[in-house]
Amino acid sequence: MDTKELIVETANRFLVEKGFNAFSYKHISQEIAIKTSSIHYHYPTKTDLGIAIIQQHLAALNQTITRNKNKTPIEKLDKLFNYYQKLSKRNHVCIVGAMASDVYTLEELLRNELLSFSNAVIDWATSILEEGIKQQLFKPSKNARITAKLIVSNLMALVQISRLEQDKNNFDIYIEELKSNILL
Amino acid sequence: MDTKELIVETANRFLVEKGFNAFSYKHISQEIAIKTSSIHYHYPTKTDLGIAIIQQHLAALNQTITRNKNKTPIEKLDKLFNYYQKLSKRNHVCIVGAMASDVYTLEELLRNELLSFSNAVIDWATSILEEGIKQQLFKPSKNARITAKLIVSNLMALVQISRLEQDKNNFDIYIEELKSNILL
DNA sequence: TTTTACCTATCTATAAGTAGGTAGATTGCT
DNA sequence: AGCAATCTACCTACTTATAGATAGGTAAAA
Repeated sequence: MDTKELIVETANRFLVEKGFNAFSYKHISQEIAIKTSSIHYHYPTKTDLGIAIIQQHLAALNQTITRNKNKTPIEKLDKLFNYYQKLSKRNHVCIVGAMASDVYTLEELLRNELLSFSNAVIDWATSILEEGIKQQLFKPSKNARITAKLIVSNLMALVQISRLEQDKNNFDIYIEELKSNILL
Repeated sequence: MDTKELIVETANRFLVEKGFNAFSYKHISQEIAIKTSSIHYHYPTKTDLGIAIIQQHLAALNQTITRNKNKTPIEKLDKLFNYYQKLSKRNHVCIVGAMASDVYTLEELLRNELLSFSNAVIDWATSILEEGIKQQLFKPSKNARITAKLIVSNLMALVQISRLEQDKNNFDIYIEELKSNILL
C-alpha cells in the first residue's frame, strides 16, 4: 500500500473511532511515521482528506453492489446488514454517523460528499427492497425508499448505541429483529 | 436565569449543533459575554460541563415522564416522537447522537452519564410500548425492550440524517411511518 | 531537468486549564 | 450594630499543548 492510501486508511480509522473533529494530522503522522507536512502534501486540507475518505467508502460500496448484482434479494440484504455488523464488531461507526454530529463544522464540499454517500447507501437499500417485494420475498411496502431510509438509519444508530453500551454481541439480536420485519 | 444555567444552556446548544469536540469554552464565553476562566469557575473541566448538560436533559426527560404519567399510551408515544420532531425543526440532534461519534474521546464519567440518559429514554419507550400492548392499542411484540431500542435508535438517526439532508419537513413522513408500524 | 515525495522549521490560532487578584455580598463574633 | 473574616463570582494574565497550514529545502526517480 502506498503512502497516500495508508494516510486515508489511517485517517478513516481515526474518523470512525473518534469523530472528524477529534483526530488530527499529528495523530496520523505519529501512527504511520511520516511528518504532518507530508500529509499536507498529499491532502492539502483536512477537507480534502475527509473527501478522500468518503470517496474510498463510496468505491467500496459500489464494489459490493457490483459483486452482488446477481445474488438474491435476501443475500443482498444480508450483505447490507453485514456491513454494519462488521463495523460494530470493530467498535467502529458508520461514517455518516461519525460525521453527522459535526455537520455544521464541515465545509460544504465535504458535506455534499457525505450526503452522496448516504444517498448511495439508501439507493442500494431501496433497490434491494423493491426487488425483494417484487419477488414476494419481502413484506410489501407503500414506499420502498421511505422504508429503506428507516432501515439504514436504524442500522446507523444501532451501531452508535451498541458502541456506547460496549455491547458488541447483542447487535445481532437487533439485526435479526430488523430482518424479521422485512421478510415475509 | 443565572450564569450557571446560562452556561449549560449555551453549551448544550453548541453541543447539539457542532458536537462535543467542536465547541470550546471560548465559544460560550463569546456568546454570553463572560471570560472563559469564569466558566471554569462554575465547571472546572469540560467533562464537568458535559455531565451538567446531560443531567439537565435527564431532568427534563423525567419531568416529561411525570407530566404525562396519566395520559394514554398513544399520547405518550406522541410525546416521545414529538421530542425528536422538535429537535429536527431546530436543526439539532439528540445528545446521544451528538456525543456518540466522540464516545472514545470522552472521559468515563461522562460516557457513563450519557449511557444513563440513553437508557432512561429506552426505559421510557419500553414502558410506553408495554402499556400500549397490554391495552391492545399497539401491535404485540415478543420483546418490548428490543422494539423500544429499535424505535429510539431510529428516531435518533433520522434526526441526524434529516439534518444532513437539510430536510426539515420530511421528518414527519418518517414519524408517521414509524407510528403506523407500532399502532394496531 | 523537472517532478515526486518527503523533510525541517515556522506561523498563527485556538484549546483546556491554572494562578492569583478583586469587588461586593454574606456570615459570625463581640 | 459594627466590623472582621470569608465566600462568591467574576476578572486579568498566563501556561502548555495542539490545531491546521505554509515556506522553503533536498534526494532520488522519471
